[in-house]
Amino acid sequence: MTKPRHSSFACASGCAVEAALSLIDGKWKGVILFHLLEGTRRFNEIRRHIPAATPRTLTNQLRELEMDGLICRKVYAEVPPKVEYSISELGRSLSPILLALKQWGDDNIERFAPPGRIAA
Amino acid sequence: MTKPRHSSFACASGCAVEAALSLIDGKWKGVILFHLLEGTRRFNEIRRHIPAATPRTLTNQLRELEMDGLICRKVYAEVPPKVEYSISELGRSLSPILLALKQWGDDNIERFAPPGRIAA
DNA sequence: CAGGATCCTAAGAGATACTG
DNA sequence: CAGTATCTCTTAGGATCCTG
Repeated sequence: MTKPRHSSFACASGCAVEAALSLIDGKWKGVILFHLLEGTRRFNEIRRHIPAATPRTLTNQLRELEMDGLICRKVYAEVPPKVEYSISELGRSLSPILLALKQWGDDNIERFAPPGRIAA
Repeated sequence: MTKPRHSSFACASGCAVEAALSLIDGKWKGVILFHLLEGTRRFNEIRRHIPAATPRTLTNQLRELEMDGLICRKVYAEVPPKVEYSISELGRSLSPILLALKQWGDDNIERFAPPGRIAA
């Protein structure tokens, strides 16, 4: 998880898609990015938003996002520890994608909604 | 790979994103969808477009896309066998996302391009 | 508070060979 | 032509416990 995650994109058209996709591909990256679009968050704030993710997983996702330059991690070298995550310029440039994704999801949520939910 | 791939989306905002993401998440789904946006393709045509994917993998991805209703698989029960894949209405509704993805990828390709390529 | 260390499993995906 | 069938490997991500 600390290797070159998007190796060789020396290919044709579709690969730009895959490249972009590889950045937000990760079980929780979409949600994380989405929450960070709304503002700076601390580690445990994000955890609270995504209770299903373990701290380890969350850390991994955050580190990958950071490595990809999509988010910024600001450490306050004080006690008690304080770390703030915020979206970077590059990360914010993904917002059209994120929004398109959310839009589509909202429009089609009934399709994959578990029966019993969304009793529309 | 024949299980409910997007289990419970009974959560809040970000989950619509994850839901949409889960449909195009798969090493080659983006590319496949992209090629199919341009027109109907036969199995080996797709293979030729994506030489790096093995037939098994390709089949799996195609099946998942089909199960998710994003593409249509039309079998001509004749010899020699002929199978055509085309994008469905639902699949086509993803095009804003795909295009946003590609747009972003094109705009930022230099960032993750392997040094030596795109000697800009 | 914000992780790190370890262990574990489930699934995605590649290689290779075979078939209706 | 359009896949199947195995087999194996890698990796994402979860569980649990520990620490600066």
